[in-house]
Amino acid sequence: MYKQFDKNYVAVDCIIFGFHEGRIKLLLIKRDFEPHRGAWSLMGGFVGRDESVDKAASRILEELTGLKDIFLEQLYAYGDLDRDAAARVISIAYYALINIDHYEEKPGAKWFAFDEIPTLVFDHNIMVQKALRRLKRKTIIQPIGFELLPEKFTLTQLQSLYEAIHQQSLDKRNFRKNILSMHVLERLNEKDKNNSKRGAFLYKFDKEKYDAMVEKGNSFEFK
Amino acid sequence: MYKQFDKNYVAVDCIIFGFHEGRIKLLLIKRDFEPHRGAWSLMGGFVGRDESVDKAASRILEELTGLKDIFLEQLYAYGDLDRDAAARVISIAYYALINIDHYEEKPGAKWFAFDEIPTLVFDHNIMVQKALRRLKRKTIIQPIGFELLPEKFTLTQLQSLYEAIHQQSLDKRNFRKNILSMHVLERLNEKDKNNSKRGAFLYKFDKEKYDAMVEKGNSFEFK
DNA sequence: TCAAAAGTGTTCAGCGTACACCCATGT
DNA sequence: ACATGGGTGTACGCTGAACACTTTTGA
Repeated sequence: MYKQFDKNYVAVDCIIFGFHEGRIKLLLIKRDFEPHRGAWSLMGGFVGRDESVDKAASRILEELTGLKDIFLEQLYAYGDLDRDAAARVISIAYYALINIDHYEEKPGAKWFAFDEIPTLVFDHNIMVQKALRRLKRKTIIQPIGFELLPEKFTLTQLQSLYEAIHQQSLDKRNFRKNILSMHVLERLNEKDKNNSKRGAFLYKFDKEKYDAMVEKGNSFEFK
Repeated sequence: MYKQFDKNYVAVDCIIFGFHEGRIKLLLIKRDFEPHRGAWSLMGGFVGRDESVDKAASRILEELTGLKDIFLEQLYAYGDLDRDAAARVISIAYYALINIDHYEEKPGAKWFAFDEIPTLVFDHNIMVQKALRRLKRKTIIQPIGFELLPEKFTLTQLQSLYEAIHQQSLDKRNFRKNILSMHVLERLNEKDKNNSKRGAFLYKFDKEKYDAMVEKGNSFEFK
């Protein structure tokens, strides 16, 4: 069936976001194969005949980061004829949010802050721009930003994350009022003294509270 | 190059929206080929080796509707292994907004209102649900709803469109205040007397005004 | 005691929302 | 004259946004 139709190479490319020292970062690899050997690139790979596209994306992500079960969402399918120099390849881009502390250095891979991103192969820079726009939009209406933080974090860290994503500084009081009024955080009886003598309370995201909030018809909306 | 990797069938499916008599409608076809001959389905087709995915989508849309240059946007790529009963097919879904008056009846195709949509083949019902959510979201922040209306329309028609898309009734005064305050409509010196004796002013969407508004840093936001 | 980050309330303006009546015209 | 859809303004409450000082504690 369908024998009269063409088949195509289908690839997956992953935009991998992290957060470190107040900046959003991107994990890139140096290609060690042709074409464009030695150029910086997103992590990618081909979709096999016997794996779903989602599965291919998580496989590729795991190959690079060693991490499983992390936030991974489809971004967009890129299908122009000449987007890959070597052959006609349709690429389905995914973006992932990882806790940078869990990542173990891999040879050939490197984290780049946004203002340091080099020219990437093919249409990868375009993918990155789209992923960033998606991240900005999504973090406003869904609590996915937490994926980029350690499990326990301070409100200052959280604010710094939102400031980095949206590239604007926020008022501390308004930020706290806003996020706390959603009742999706649990304050722990633990303080982080790394950044101050006084110490800041640690919080964690409480998925049950979030689900309860959504159930009640309220919505996460960051402003 | 890439010879060691698998190729896959890649298809495109189109969710085609229209608006008629106060209701959002969907254009579906009765399949005249296996598998599932005779079942209702989205319009679809395979992506050829020598056409871009976007091009395939507009080709397929034109095959069914005869229409070119209409609003067509990628929705999502569906890549589960068993989504098509006959073979492993990755499908990239697109949604289109058409002015239903421009459409000429095709054999085998039929418009369905949302509460009349039959069970469709494969994962097409899921695609439709996603397309509807996208349409709801997009029409709030971008002036794409106009694609579903004739070039000239009354404010009552426009309100009826938004009510249909968002499945809620709106206050007439607030609606008009809101849409007119964006300054993206041009009022014509022409009235539509089809629905009232008094006649209602016709308007058209003014892309230049819209671009100017965006340029000024304001944003289309319907509430 | 001082430096550095943590934590905390109030005020105001603008906007979203609710709401009801007159107008124009064809039959 | 009357029925039908077209068109218009105001008042109020809520929420987003601006804004500064005290607390804690290690060095």
